[in-house]
Amino acid sequence: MTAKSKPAPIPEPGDNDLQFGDLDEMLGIVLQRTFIATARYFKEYMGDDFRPGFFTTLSLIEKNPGLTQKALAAAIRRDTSTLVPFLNKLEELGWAERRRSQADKRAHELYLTPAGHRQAARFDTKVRALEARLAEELGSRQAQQLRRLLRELDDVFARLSSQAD
Amino acid sequence: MTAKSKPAPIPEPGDNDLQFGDLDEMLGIVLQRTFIATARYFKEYMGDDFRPGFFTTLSLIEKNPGLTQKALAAAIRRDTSTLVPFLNKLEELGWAERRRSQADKRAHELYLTPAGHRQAARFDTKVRALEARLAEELGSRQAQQLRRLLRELDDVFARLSSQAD
DNA sequence: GCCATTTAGTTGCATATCCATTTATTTGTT
DNA sequence: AACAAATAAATGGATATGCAACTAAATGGC
Repeated sequence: MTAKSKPAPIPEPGDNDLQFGDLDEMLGIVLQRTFIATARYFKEYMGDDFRPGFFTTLSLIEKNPGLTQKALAAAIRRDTSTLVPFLNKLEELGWAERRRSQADKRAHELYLTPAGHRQAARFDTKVRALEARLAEELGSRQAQQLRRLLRELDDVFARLSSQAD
Repeated sequence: MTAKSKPAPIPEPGDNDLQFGDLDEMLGIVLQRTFIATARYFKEYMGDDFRPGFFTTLSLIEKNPGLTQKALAAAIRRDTSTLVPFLNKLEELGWAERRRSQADKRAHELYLTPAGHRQAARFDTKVRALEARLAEELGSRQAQQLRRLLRELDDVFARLSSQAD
């Protein structure tokens, strides 16, 4: 690049229209941008006192009653220590509860309360509506393709990490 | 696998193989999972004292010397207040500096130091190598497709947000 | 030219996250 | 059975992030 033609417009970008160079062509960058946009819109869409993790966590506890904090952490890919204040909040809201496992007294089993089940159903409806909207806007064929490619990229990182070369 | 048909294996997921239901089919969920995997691998790949934002920020300041904190924040899609401690760190490392704008004495113009330029070049080489690796693992055709679809999804959210209905 | 409004950056506060350490309990080895 | 090693959850400390409030400076209306 930088042949001659234009002698460089002299950026001088005090404000807008920045030069991104090939940052825009990098998969990691594009992924991050889109993830941020998604997380922001999702938060706005779900409403003010919604916290990230509410939907996924309630859904997972509902589908897997009695799962341990460790199992939950693995499922949502977060450190177990991250879950501690979050589960405190769920208990405080009366949506979930910890019960000491009889089989292993170190572990906690997680269960939804009746209110938790109701809440889970509400979130589910709302998230499904958004997913439907996205599939509509994007085209369901493309939405499917995007999911497939994201899973493949996820697999790539799993492979790269396990090698550790 | 013991028998045929299996009348519902009775989850009992004290540990592994949880039920995800159709969580796996949801674009938002898959996007989040892959983003987390990407961010983790990236951190591990870049090394211990690497912070998220180093690469993108140095790259943007290099390409747009004199840009303001506001412009940078918009470019990386973060709140301006997030930048404050981060830019303090860059100055402390001697990679970048703030200069009060003469045109607008509220604003700071951002520039790289010579050390910052060297660091930016190092990051650039390393990130490019990873990008190349990803394109190789995923197939460059698919990597391109993935970028395209991510940008389209990003556009969808831009559209949905601006409506605010 | 003056004052209200807007704007750039900062600070304070709350949440989210990970890592290292700690505590209670379990498991494995002898 | 006894004890060392491993493990589940919690705690403490650090970074990352956004929002609200604040300060200093610029802008616009009159």
